[in-house]
Amino acid sequence: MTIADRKPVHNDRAPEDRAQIIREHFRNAIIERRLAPGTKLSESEVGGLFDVSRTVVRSALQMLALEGLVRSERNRGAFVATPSPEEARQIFAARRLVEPGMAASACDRVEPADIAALRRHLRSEASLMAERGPSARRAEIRASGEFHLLLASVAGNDILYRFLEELTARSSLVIALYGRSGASSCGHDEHEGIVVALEAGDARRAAKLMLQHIDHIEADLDLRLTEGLPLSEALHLP
Amino acid sequence: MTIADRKPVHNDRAPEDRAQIIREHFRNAIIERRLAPGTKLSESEVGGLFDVSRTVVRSALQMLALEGLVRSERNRGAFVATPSPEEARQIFAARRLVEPGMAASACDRVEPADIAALRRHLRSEASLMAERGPSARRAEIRASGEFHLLLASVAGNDILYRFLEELTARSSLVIALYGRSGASSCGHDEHEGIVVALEAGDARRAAKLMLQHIDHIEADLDLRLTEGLPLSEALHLP
DNA sequence: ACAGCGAAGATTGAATACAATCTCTGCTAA
DNA sequence: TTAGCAGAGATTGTATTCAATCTTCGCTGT
Repeated sequence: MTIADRKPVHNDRAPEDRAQIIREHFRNAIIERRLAPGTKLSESEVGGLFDVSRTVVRSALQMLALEGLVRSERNRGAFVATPSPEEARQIFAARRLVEPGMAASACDRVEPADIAALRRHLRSEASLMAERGPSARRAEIRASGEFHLLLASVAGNDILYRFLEELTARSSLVIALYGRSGASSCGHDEHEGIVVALEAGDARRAAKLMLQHIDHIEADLDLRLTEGLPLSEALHLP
Repeated sequence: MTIADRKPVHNDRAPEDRAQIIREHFRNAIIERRLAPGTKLSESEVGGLFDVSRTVVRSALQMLALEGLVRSERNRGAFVATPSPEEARQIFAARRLVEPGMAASACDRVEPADIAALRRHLRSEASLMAERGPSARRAEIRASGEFHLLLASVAGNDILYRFLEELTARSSLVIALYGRSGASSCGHDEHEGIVVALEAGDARRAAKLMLQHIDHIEADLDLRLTEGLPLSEALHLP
């Protein structure tokens, strides 16, 4: 695809931080839905896969658990998280609270180079949408989330960036579980609208569009499922 | 003090989670400023103190590092974080973005029992302010942050609650480093105003008061210091 | 046939052992 | 005197070992 995609999993960081590297591998796998919610992550197995001891794996899994991508149960192991509908609602409520303001803040600080980067990203998203095949779909899902992170980096607040990293990753899980449509095509046009507002320096409009965008993503979910039904109803028994 | 303070460090949780317990001890120590920014946290020493192996300590320190309360440098150890002025600005920018909306959200969901709990907390803050001595000061600092967490719990969003836990704790560090005044007396009246707005169901006003409150806290900081001065200027050499 | 129990195997939790890196002290030499 | 270096000690990073818990499978008895 475009030049912007030349990004090896870990690039500029020292070859140390092995736990961090494992963490990012899992992050990516979860975001791109190569790992289904609920998948068991055995310490020995992961350790064998990356050729490290369980010590390092545990460290990575703990980080993932703290960002909500992994649920770890004592003496039972770690699993890819399966957010409940309530959790899903909270994730999007948090995004509604944070992202519009962040978009507005980005609007105040945006520079031509940022606009260029954002447009590059939009083109990358568009070309992925045109492609066929599951690999392109995965890349598209990921790119869609990365747009929001790109915006966060324009806003220039590392703390919010980290928080949004967590929220977008967890959103991926939520969409995998409760998404209704193709779940990916939904956002691209709206992303473009936001960039336009940014370029025009219209913070108010950028915030409004971002809010709508998040609403649209959430509207595509079906959060009624598995709401803790009384089981009799869940099974459609007469 | 009041009844609301009967809260042993770890209460209802199972006696397991020893790393978690250590983490909370440190959280509290840092929030109450019994541990100064920059303090070295040696794994062996902490392990000896809590009578656990370094394995458990490392786990606790990793959690603290992820929430930004501890900075850990490879092969050098872990230290109580010393937020830079820039980091401080970002922390408060994040709070300005999140807390007003959260206060409004709390306004929509607040129930009489919540108001009662909030008022109980206000009384507790007031009585701490009346007391003398460093121990009361520490408790006051902590209570001041807990007000914001109480509000977050009324809003009913666990994810935001966690985020705010991190932000208030890091704010404590920032105030310890850059606080100008007594740093504690500042907030109480404003807390009360927010509760009044909540009780009146005036979300708009609650949000506005919260924003002002955060501005006031930040205004009490002196973030000009140690901005990476050229050292010659920092030392006042002629 | 099936519920209940128990031991074997597997998996995680924690402590210890070993390796790698850093820090600090004291020496040497310019 | 001081810069530079070498080595001992201390500290962290990782692997390995041991203990605790859970899961599974098969057995027994009703």
